[in-house]
Amino acid sequence: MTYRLSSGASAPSKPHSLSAISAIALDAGLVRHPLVSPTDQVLILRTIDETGSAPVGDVMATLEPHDDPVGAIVTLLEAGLITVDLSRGIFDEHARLSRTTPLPPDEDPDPAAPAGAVQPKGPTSDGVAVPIAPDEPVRLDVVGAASTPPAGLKSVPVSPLFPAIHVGAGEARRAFASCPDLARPGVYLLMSDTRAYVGMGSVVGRRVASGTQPIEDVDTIITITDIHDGMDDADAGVLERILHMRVGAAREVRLINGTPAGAPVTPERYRELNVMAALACDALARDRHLFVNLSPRLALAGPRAEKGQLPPPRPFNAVPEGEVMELAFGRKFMALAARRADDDWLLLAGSDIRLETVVSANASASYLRAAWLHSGILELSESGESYVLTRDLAFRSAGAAMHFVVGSKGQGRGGWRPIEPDFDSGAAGPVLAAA
DNA sequence: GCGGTCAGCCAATCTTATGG
DNA sequence: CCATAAGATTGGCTGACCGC
Repeated sequence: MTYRLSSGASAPSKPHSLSAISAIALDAGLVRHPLVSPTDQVLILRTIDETGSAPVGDVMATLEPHDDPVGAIVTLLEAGLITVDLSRGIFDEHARLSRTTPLPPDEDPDPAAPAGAVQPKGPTSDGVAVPIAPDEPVRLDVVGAASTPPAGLKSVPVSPLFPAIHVGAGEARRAFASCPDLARPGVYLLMSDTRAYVGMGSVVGRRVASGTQPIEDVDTIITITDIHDGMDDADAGVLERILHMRVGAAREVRLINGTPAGAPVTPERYRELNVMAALACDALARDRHLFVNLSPRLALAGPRAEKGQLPPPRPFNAVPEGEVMELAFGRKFMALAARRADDDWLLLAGSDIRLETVVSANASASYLRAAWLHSGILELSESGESYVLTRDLAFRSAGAAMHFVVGSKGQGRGGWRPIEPDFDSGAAGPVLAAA
């Protein structure tokens, strides 16, 4: 449904100025216009298809709570998808709308329904189709949904998220608020010649239009949303951090903002969001906005870790630079870190990492588990009771390293303590040598 | 009862997002 | 653009729980 601030009398940013998307254009069968979201278009056509033609008033009711339902209808008229019967000489709520091109017989809305069966009624005010008969399944009209495979075959589900990317000039930033497809959680990039800012918004179009991000001379604005609006705010936060990492690793522009917090995320969801990010990065590379100096393979794969997290591999058996500290937790787990400076701690390969994070832990504790499992930096231990680090990892403070290891703000057994003098004959030996 | 462990709460401080 | 709200980060503290 069109976001209520995007149009109508209360719209804060009229007139719409993003010409690239405010022109009435047909793209893959969809009208591209601020007044008509894909959902609006399908709702209008479905209402008409129920009886072959429908009065303007019925279609308006279907679109509730659209701020300018007549504007949406007129847009489809101007795009040539529907026609209106003006034989009475006036366009009002009784004027009947019909398709310009009638549906062929095999595209009947419900050809499988037996004669006389009750047809699903129109959508309710919240846009969800509900059947009249209680035992009738709800029909979900998904763009591009595959047909049911024949017996003996099965379709394998693919990652559910698919990026929609909008690009505009810096001067057009206010027009992003008018784009109905951007009235949802998403990620944005503000780019100048040499710098970039990566952010997220619950309503990403509005965030882009009204935000005051600390970057000057923005010449290109890019937004990335899910084409089916399948991301929530937490997903957008995770995607923001993934993109921040990818842009930073490409070293083509200087990032204005520091690493975003991300959000708590399961390894499975991280994987889906990273697949989405990969598709987005590939598209941005092909359209020559970013990642143009990377090979297509690298643009798709992305880096293993964020900039500065992964130091060069430590030679086998080499004792790390700095004072080595140990952290015991959970009765039988232990992590080791080398303090190279107060703001430079190296968590050593072989360290135990608790499987779970507590609710009060920061987002990074969960995010980094998912991200590093994804890239193979974390592995499940042989016992399956903890993760084990396979590479040294850099943290900016002792607290940050401990927070990640323990998955909570708990202090453990006194926090990091200097390692026992005879560590090389004890349990610490294999840990130090593990890298 | 005592001490160790740890989740969760709080406050200070800093950063970022949001609304007018 | 500016003022303010909201969120993140960090360190300190509290109290529940458990084993001895």
